[in-house]
Amino acid sequence: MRRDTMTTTTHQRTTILEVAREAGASKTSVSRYFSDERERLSPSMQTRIAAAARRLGYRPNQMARSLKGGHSGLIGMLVADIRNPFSVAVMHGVEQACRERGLSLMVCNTDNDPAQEREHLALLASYQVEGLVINAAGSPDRELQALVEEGIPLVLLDRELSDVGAEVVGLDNARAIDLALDHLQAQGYGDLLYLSEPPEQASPRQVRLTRFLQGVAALGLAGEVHCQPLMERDALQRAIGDFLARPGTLPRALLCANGNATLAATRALQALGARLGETGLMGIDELDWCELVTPGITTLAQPTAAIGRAAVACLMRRREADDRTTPARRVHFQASLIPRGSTRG
Amino acid sequence: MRRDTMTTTTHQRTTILEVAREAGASKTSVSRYFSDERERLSPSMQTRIAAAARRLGYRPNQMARSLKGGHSGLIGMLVADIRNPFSVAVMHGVEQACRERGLSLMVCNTDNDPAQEREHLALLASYQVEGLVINAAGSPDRELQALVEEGIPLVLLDRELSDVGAEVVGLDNARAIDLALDHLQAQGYGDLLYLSEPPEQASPRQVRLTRFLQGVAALGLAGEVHCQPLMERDALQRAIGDFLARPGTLPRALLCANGNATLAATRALQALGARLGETGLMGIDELDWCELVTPGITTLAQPTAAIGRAAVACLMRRREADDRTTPARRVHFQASLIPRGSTRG
DNA sequence: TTGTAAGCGTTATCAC
DNA sequence: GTGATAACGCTTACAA
Repeated sequence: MRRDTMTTTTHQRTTILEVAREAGASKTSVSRYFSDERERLSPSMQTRIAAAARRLGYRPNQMARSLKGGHSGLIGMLVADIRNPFSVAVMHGVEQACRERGLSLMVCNTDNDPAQEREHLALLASYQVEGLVINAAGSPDRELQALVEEGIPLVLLDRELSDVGAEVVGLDNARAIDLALDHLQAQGYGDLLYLSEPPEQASPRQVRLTRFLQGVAALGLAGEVHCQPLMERDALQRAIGDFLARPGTLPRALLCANGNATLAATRALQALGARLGETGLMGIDELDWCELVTPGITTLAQPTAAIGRAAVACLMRRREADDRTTPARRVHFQASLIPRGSTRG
Repeated sequence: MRRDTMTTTTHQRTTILEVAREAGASKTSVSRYFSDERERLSPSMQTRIAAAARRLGYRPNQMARSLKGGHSGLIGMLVADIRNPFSVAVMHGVEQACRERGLSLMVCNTDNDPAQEREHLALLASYQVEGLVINAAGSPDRELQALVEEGIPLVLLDRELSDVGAEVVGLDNARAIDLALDHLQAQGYGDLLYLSEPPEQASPRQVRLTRFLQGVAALGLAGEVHCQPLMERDALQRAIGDFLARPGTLPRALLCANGNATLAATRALQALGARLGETGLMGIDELDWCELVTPGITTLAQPTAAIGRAAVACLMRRREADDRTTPARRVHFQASLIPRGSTRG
């Protein structure tokens, strides 16, 4: 049972018992030392334990810890599309907030697949996560409701779900659209095409689309909507082509519902040989390259880091006052306009 | 102890014991059912357990499971920069490979900070990960060596570390640079500037840089290198400006060591009013927007998904034959050229 | 085929 | 201050 000092040997992971022996103390004392109850230990005991632990390279086993105390120190996050830079940026905020609180983050990507979403949800639950940040792909209302009933705090990111009593953190979509429309009108565009992926499942898409239609009417603009999966490049290009070829003299502009739409639209416009600016282009979500595509693409930037941090903050608040009676709130952030050449007619 | 059916009640998570009672079976049988030893159970027993589990919404507690059996079902991944699309793409591959094997992935982002890297490493270890995919930021050789000695399989992604006997999965950097130089020469560029972040820590950066210098000499091209943190936009722009303003008649081109460098270089070239193609531009790493910046930026694409999957495959191979004597191997993938207008003089 | 019982490494509850 | 000791939910010999 003696530890071997040869380099090639496989060392078992050190346990609390070995540290206790090495320090001439009991498991309890060592446990106390590592559970931030050091004050209760005598200085000499503290020193001995510290030395022993260091010598043995001891690290408490989180699995055992969570099994006993119910504290896994784990926050789960469900991301609908990890390859979306917006999601990653928010995740980065979540991550920072977790680290500041000594929590670890377990991220699962659902690739926008409801089946994977369900599985990952069950998985995270089985790892006893202490909170869940969810960017929903489908509508796993039942599963989420079950988790809520088990007392796991939940925060919905961006997309909200009707049936679940959880907080929602995200953009103030209505005001973002208003901002966009005001800008486009101010720049002289009078005929708009709104580009979005099908809005069935994702609530912000619905809100944005509805608001677009309302806003266009209110401002006296011509407005039209095109919804379709962005993968279908040809269809998209045709739709945009038709829009641009239509009779009429009002300056035309495209408004893209998110970063992916902006990417697809830019591709299509280039293929059609349109000149940006002359044909207006504006997108929600700021991306690295928006400034690089001549003459620069106007965007509405979301405060991604703040959104991520807010999500974790909600989670923690919920956990402290484990108060499931608190009405589900909405935390909305404002988008900020980054004007560029693509809306300078 | 009866479960309440009222919606507002907090249900405790169901345990194996409750399922056993409900099914009129023993814990062992239930355990067997969920450990893929169903064959050993009679059909009737299987049905009863299935029914009971379903009725109670039972899910095995992974924490407890790993505590006993040593099987956490967890793979850890350390990413140096989660906001780098290349890293995310590789991570996506890792994720898929894990899922196919019934493993969960725990991702930690180090933001290129060695201190965070050390912490995260310890953290992952404390969650008893069964394997580690590491995209190193610093040189945590000691920590990694310790993990190896504990018998945790390790794979280094992209960046390698001298002192650790672990496999390395990544691009064949030397051949990638060769490919780039051949292409640039074939397109008539005779005077090259290589752009990279400081290569101290990251081994692929060193390999690429060295090979660039060798290759340039071998091909009889004029070649120069500029290394600096990409944040310093002004310095970069000045360096590129100087390069372009130098006397000489050979067509000039920039070769960017990675996606971030390509982004920075493109920005600088636009600011300088250079015409892409006339001034050549080529980058390692394919990004969404490379086709959008007129007239398109030539890139070398890395097979990111394959790299990610290979990393997990290595891990598993290592685990099966828990054979630390196997010499550390290198798995190299080839880059593929995507020619665009930026290298069409 | 099924069940009993002994842990896995930790924390919580008592005693001293 | 400190230390036995009993859980936590599960797996795994070993019996039956």
